[in-house]
Amino acid sequence: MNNVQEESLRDQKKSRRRRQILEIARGIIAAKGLRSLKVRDVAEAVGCSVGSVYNEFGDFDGVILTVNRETVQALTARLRGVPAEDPVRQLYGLAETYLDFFAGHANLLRSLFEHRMEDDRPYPDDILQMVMDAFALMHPPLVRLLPDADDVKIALLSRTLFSAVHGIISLGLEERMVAVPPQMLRQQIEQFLDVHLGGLGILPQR
Amino acid sequence: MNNVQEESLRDQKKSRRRRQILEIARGIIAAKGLRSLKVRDVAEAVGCSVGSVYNEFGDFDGVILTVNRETVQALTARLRGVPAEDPVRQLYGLAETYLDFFAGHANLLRSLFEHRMEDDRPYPDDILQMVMDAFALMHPPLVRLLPDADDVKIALLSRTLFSAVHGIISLGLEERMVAVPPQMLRQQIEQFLDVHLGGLGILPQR
DNA sequence: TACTCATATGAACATTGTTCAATTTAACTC
DNA sequence: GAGTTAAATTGAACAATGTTCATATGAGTA
Repeated sequence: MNNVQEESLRDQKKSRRRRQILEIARGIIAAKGLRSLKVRDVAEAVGCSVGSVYNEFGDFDGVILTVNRETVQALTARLRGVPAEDPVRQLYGLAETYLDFFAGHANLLRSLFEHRMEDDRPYPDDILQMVMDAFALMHPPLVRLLPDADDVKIALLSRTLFSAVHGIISLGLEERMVAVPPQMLRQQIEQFLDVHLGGLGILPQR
Repeated sequence: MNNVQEESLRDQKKSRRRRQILEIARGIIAAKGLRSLKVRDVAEAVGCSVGSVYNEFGDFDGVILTVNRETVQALTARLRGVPAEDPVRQLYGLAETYLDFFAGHANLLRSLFEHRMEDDRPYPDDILQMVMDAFALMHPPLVRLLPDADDVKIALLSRTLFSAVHGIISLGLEERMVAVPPQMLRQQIEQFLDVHLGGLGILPQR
């Protein structure tokens, strides 16, 4: 039995293939939507059998969920990169970053928010938790801007704001529905924040 | 050749079966979600062959789209029923009515907003138009409340508000994600409108 | 090298949307 | 009412796709 830090040839191939499968699957979802993702297409593109996909991920939902997990991780990383010096600018930055990410990866985000499990199996807890964590990123700047509000109020407000922005973006980018051009969407979101922060007694100062 | 207003036995059976198919399909979507809708289940429940479903609706998307069409019609009817005397009350009423409808028919609304067509066939224009019309229901009360704003601004604002409320509700009711209890959601939406209308210079006066 | 067992394979199966040749039946004619 | 016709209905067969599992392969080990 070898030591922990050593990686056998087996493990190398395994993790290499695992990465390949995810890369191909993500590419297909991003390009043609979740509905166009097929086990056989993935297996062929990777150069392995369909059985290997199942060995690696258990079932096809496993592939999708892993892609979704990485999507929310990437989103959160981007959101964490928004400068936090000025809380007002941070709020605008969070919304605009979300818009950029959504516009650039619309199908990946739709996969995250719209995918339903087979039967009624529960959605993995860690993904839910990560989405909640992303929601909570508006919390700190709001606390700074509304020092007198209690924590529960702020938590509710941050979820409300995030959901509202999500709604504006996701419907706005729904090309089959309304198809607002991204540049106009940006303006729409800025105005939304102007008004809403104004309503909270926070002067935009942009 | 008979006259127009007469309905042949054939047509009676046809339209009766058409209604049955839609009823069953809507029931399945409402109860177990769009993913659980199967042609064979519908055919068996209606008591006809799968071929008849295809004769009537062309393909399975046709059934789904017809259910969706009736969903948005029902929603619009409910929204039109909101009293229009007081424009502020009307805005709150529209949001709350949307919440009630969404809470009562979550799977049907998800089918409306999340269903993707096979291949990349376009979504039927009339459904899109009806969704846009529903969006526009906030337009008249906003015009009354902001008589100095130009029409384009109002149109944008009404779409923004509708999308924001939609986001708060659809994510709030997403049981796998956050699962805000409906009563709390109602409060959340009222507060959201309080703040946002306040930011627009409209005093809540509820 | 020989042996062992984890992994990979892909043919076979299960489910589900779709088609269409054969059958049934309403509508019409006499 | 019997016969004719055209349209609707049927369901077996097909196609696409997720899933399984007996078998083959090959990495690890002595």
